[in-house]
Amino acid sequence: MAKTIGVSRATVSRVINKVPTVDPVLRQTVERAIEATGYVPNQAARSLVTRRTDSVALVISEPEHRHFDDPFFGRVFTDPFFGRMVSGAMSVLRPLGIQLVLMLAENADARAKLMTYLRQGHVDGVIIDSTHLDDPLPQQIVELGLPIVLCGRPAKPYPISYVDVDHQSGARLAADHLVARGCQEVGTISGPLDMSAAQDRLTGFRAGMAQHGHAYIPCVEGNFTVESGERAMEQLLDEHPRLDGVFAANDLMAQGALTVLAARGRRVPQDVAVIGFDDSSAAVSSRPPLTTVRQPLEDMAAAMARNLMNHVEDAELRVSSHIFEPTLVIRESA
Amino acid sequence: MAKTIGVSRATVSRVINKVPTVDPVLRQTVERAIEATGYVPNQAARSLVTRRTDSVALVISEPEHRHFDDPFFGRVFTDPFFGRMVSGAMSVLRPLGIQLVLMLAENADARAKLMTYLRQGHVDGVIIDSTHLDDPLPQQIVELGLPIVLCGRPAKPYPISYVDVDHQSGARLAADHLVARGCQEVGTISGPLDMSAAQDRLTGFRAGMAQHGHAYIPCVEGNFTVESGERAMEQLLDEHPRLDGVFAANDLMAQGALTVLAARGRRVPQDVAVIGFDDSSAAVSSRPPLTTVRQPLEDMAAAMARNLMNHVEDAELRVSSHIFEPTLVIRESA
DNA sequence: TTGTATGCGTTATCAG
DNA sequence: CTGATAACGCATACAA
Repeated sequence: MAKTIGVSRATVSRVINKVPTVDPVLRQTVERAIEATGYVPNQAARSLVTRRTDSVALVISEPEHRHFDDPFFGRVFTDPFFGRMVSGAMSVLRPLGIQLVLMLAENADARAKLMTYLRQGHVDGVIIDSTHLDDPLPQQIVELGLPIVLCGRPAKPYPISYVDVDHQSGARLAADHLVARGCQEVGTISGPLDMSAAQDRLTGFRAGMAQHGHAYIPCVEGNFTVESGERAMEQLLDEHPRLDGVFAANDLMAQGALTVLAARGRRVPQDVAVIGFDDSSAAVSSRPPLTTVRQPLEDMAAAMARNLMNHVEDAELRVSSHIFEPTLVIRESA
Repeated sequence: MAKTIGVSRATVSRVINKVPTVDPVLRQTVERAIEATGYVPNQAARSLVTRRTDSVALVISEPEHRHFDDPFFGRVFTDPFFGRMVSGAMSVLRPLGIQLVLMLAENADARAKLMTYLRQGHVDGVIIDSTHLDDPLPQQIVELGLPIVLCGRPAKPYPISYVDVDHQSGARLAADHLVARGCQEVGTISGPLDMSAAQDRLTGFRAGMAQHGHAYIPCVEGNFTVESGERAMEQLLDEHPRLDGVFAANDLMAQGALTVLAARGRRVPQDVAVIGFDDSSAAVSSRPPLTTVRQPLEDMAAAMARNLMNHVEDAELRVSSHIFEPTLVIRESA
C-alpha cells in the first residue's frame, strides 16, 4: 500500500476508482506514487467487496454426439464459427477491460463443473452458445441469478435475452437466388433437426421454393460437418440424378457437397448450383468459392456482449433480444 | 455459511479442501449440509488468502502489421492454429479444474493492459504464443514473477520454459519427399522472416535440398496468409516457369499456391507438387488435399499446460523445454 | 475533502 | 480432531 506518502489507503482507493471528490493536488501526488511504485490493486480483494470480477464467460454448450472421429475439442475450436464469436465479443469487451473466459460444456459432467464454477462467482455474466433444443444449462444459469445472453432463439420461449439471425429469411434468399438462376430440380442438406436454427433454415427454404411453385424439396439431414455434407450430397445425387441446385444449411456441409460433385464430374455452378450458409472462411477457401448466406456473427456476438454488460450494470433490466438480417454473398458456386 | 448445523466454518473449510484430519462422522454431516444448501465457497475470498486463482491465461501476442484487410481479431481466432492450441491446453487444464482466460496483445496498448491484468493477480500463470522476434512481453512476464511457458523457441536464448517443434527437421522431411518424387526444380514460400519458425523452416528446407544436390532454391517471402501464398506462387511461377515442386511454410499459403496453380492450368501434383506445413484443417479441405508436415500442436499445447502447472505448483522449478518431432502426412498434393 | 473503522468469505495458525 | 481468531487487500459508510 502506497502509504509511504502521508495519505490513507482510502484516498488511494478513491484515486484509483476515479471518485470525483478528491483534491486535485492530492490526486496528483497519489497518481505519481502509484506510477512510481507500480502499484496495482489486488483483484481478489477488490472483487471480494465489489462483487464484480470484470470477466465474463463464453460458454459453448454442445452435445458430443454430433461428432464422431476425433475428440470434441478440436472440432469446436477449429470451427470458424467459434472464432468469429470470440472476435465479436472481444471487440466490445476489451475496451471495457472485461476479460473473456472460455468454457465448454459437452456433457453432463462438464455441465456440473461449469455450474459450480459459475456459482463460485468467478464471472459477472455469461454469453452462451447452446446448440441443442433441450439444453438445461441456460435455464439453470438464469435461476442462478447470473446475467446471461443466449446465442440463438431458445427452443421453448422463456424470459431470456438472446440475439439471433433470421434463419428463415436467409434461407429464402438462397431459394430466390436458385430460382433466379433457373434451377429446376433442387434439394437441400439440412443441419441436425434437433436444432432450431436447422429447422428454421429448412422451413424457410421450403417456403421460399414453394412461393416459386416448387412444392416438393428433397432434404437429407446432415450434422454441420464436412463429412456429413459429403454423405448427404451422395445420397441426394443417388436419389435425384437430375438435381441442378443445392442449398446446404452451412458452409462446411456445402464444402463437402462440392467435393462429391467434383468427384462425380458435375460442374459447379454450370451443372449444379450450390449455396451455403454462414459465410465462414470455408466459403472463400472452397473451390469454387461459395455463394452463401452471410450471418453477421461478429456483429451478433458484439451485440450479445453489449446486452450482457447492460444486464451486469443493471440487474433489474428487462430481457431483450436482437434479430439480425442475413444477406446473400454471391461468389462462384451459384 | 452452513453453520446451521453446529460446526465451525473452519471445519467446513477442512471438509471442502479434503483435509484428512476430520472425523468421518462429522465430515458426513457437513457434506450432507453442503449438498442440501448448495453451498459453494466464494472464489474471490478464497484466492485472497490462497493466492491462487485456478485459472491461467492463454495469450496470443502478434504484431498487427501481419494483417491487412480485416480486423486483427477475426484472423487469429479463425486460424486453425489457434483452435488446436486451445484444444490441447484445455485437455489437461480442465481435469484439473483450471480455467483458461483468452488474451490478445497485438499492439503496445493491448500489451500494457495485459500486463496490468496480470499484475492484478488474475491468473496463476500464462501460456504465450509470441510470434515475433523482439516481443518484450515474455521477458516482462518472467520479471513479474509469474510462471510462463512459451510456444516456440525464444528469439534470443534466455531462461524461459518453452515447447517447440523441430522446424528444420520438418522442412527436411518435405525436401526429401519432393526429391523422392523426382522434382527437378523446386521453390519455396517462406513465412515472415522475422519469425524464428519461418527462418528455421527455410534453413531446414534448403539444407535438405542441398543434401540432394540442389544448391539453389528460390524463395519468396509470404506472411502465412492465403493471399500471400497466392502472390508468392505467382511470383515464383513468373520467375521460374519450369517449377515442378513447392514447399510452403504453412498450409494456408500452400492453399493459396494451389489456387494459383489451378488458375494457371498446372495440375497438382502431376505438374507441380505442393507441400504445406502444420496439418491444419486447411490441409484436408484443400483440393487436392495437402501433403504436409504435421506439427503436433495439440500435444504441444498440452505439454505447455502441464509444464506451466508444474511451475505454478513449485515456483522453484527450473525452466525446461520440450521439442516435438514433426511427421510428414502424405495426401494428394505431393 | 479526507481519514478511521468495518466487513467481504475464506484459509491458516494456534490453542484446546 | 476441532473451534476461535487473525490475516488476506480492498471499498465504503461514517465521522471529522
